[in-house]
Amino acid sequence: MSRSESSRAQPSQLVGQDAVAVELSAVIVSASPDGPMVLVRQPDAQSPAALPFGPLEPFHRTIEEGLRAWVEELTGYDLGYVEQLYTFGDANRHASARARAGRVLSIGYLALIHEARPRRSQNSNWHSWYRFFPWEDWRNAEPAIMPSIRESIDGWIAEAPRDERKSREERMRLTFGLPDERWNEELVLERYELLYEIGLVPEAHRDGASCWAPREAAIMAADSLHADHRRILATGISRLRGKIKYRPVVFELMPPRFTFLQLQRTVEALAGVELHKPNFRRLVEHQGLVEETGAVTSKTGGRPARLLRFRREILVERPASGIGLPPLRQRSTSRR
Amino acid sequence: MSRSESSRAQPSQLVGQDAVAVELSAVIVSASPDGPMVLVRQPDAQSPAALPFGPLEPFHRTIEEGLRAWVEELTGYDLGYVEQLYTFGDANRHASARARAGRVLSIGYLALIHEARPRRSQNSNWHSWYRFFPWEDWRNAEPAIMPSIRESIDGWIAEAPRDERKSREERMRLTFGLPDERWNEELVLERYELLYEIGLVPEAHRDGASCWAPREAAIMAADSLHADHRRILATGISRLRGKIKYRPVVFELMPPRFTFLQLQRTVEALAGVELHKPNFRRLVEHQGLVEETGAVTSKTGGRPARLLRFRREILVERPASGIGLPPLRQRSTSRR
DNA sequence: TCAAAAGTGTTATCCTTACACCCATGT
DNA sequence: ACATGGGTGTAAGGATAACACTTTTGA
Repeated sequence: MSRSESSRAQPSQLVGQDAVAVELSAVIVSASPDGPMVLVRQPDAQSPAALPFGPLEPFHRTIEEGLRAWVEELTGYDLGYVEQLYTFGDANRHASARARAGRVLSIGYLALIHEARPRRSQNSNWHSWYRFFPWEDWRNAEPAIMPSIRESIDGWIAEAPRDERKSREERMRLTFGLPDERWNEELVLERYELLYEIGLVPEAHRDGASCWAPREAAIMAADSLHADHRRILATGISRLRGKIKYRPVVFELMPPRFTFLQLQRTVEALAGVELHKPNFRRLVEHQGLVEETGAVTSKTGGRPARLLRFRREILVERPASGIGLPPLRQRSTSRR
Repeated sequence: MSRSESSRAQPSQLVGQDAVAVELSAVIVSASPDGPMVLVRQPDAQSPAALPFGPLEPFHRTIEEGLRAWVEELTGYDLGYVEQLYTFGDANRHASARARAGRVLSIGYLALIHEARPRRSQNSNWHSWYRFFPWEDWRNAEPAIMPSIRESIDGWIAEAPRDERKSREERMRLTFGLPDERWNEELVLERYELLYEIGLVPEAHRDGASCWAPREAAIMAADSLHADHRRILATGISRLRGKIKYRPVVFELMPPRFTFLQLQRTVEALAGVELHKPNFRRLVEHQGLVEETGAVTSKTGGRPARLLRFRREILVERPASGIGLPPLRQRSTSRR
């Protein structure tokens, strides 16, 4: 744990023109009844919250193993499913870090784990990821911050030079949608980048980006993260929301036995939208993604539910099977 | 150009425990009547063919800009569409490079360009990507190397310890398919990795991997590439084959005006499978991906064809529109 | 006239979506 | 009894995939 902090504090280790510091960061996701959870570290009250991260060391055999080693050391968790997300290295982000230490490349990973029980580290905690992206949770209704976001973006559109007006409008429509359109839950990163560019997110000002909006206009209802970790988290959410549709990854987040509704709630938590119950069950059933355990549970309230388990065989039968979100439940929102 | 070679030749520049050399490599794709082309460099007769690559330099503002700068310097091409593929850094690949210089991270990019005309560099040439992956071209019939590949893999399965037998069989079935199954054109990387692990590809022996097959068994009908560039190319092909289905990227490879059949041939070249003509046209038409220019051409042989252009508006209307391969043309192969 | 490519019509099938409704349990 | 969640039936609509067939050119 100490190694992480020290090697960041002494960037002078890095010498030579081509030297690049490589940081590994992990979006570690689990599902709980409260929603989609992400593991966040805060070593002490002064430092900002951050994803678990650490430098790539020469003794790491592979990048992924380096990541697993860091996460195990920092948080005590042994990762299961892991996939690489993206390598971030724009010099215009991380402005301060770059001035100190040259370029920092950060390789983001997505990891899924079954249980969100706390481990030995006192510094790691699970938070709903909507704490960092409150505008991404459309499960019950339009999120409360949406009107103010829309208003700010409208201002940014209105103040555009004549020729740029239309492209800004289109960008708003594509990412945040128009009142009549379906919310596209996959565009988490695109929405974050729009907010960043406009300056509605405090880290844009921290990084010294030139923004349209003043620092005071930033959305303070959403927590920020160290360096570009909120961007990395957005990338992870986007990837996961996309992937559940064509690969059976949700089950990496489920306990060994679960009911249809638990599965549905997990998918809804990840996607941030509500689904149509009868069609959801049939879809999952029909795809051969689950099988009955024979057991039932009556802890769910109402009629007892059958307990299911994931059919691991599907991974070799049809690895491209996923869950497919379209069947939306009717929602009573302010829009439309 | 010289900078690239020199900084690789003098890895001693890199000092310090954390120092990591970062290499940018590009899979640059274009489409020609002869098939899908990739740009490959061969500085001199002795050195192996390689994708265009160069180190990430401190003065590059972003990783992508660094890549564009290198490609422009090495090949004279100005890249259009560019996307990051993956960051490769396993220490077990690149064995020799690592011994000399510590870890080499290589960030792979995919770039698409319209015309495959030669540029100023004498060292860069366009090659059909099937020169490196002959088993990936199923357009006319089962590729000629397939029987021998199947035979080798069967041997590897047969010699497996009892408990591993089944998982090897499943892996073979998933990647290369069984006689009765549809060929899954997206699994380019998975197939390459299987061949690498078994040792059917010469670079596995070069890298010092411990392989089942002897060096002599390697498939010599397919050309190898510098370092892990064949793996990077496989990643690029996989990504592109997947992406044409849900995003209108093919048009990045098309000239301003084209006929339905030209478009179909390009998609077929990329996907390595043949498509059903009438259904393909309707699909493309129906999705609103193209519009008529009003002009026709009679250079195609047979009845003159209407010339189409890409409807750029679709990018903002429905950015998730793609081409969708399923409609296969009946093929007369050796396999069912 | 024939080959080659362009282009149209039609149908069976499957999947998605929406709507309506019944079932079993705890309080 | 009624609220809560579990669970089934079905029919409309759209997209896909397969088949058969016509049109227009150049050699």
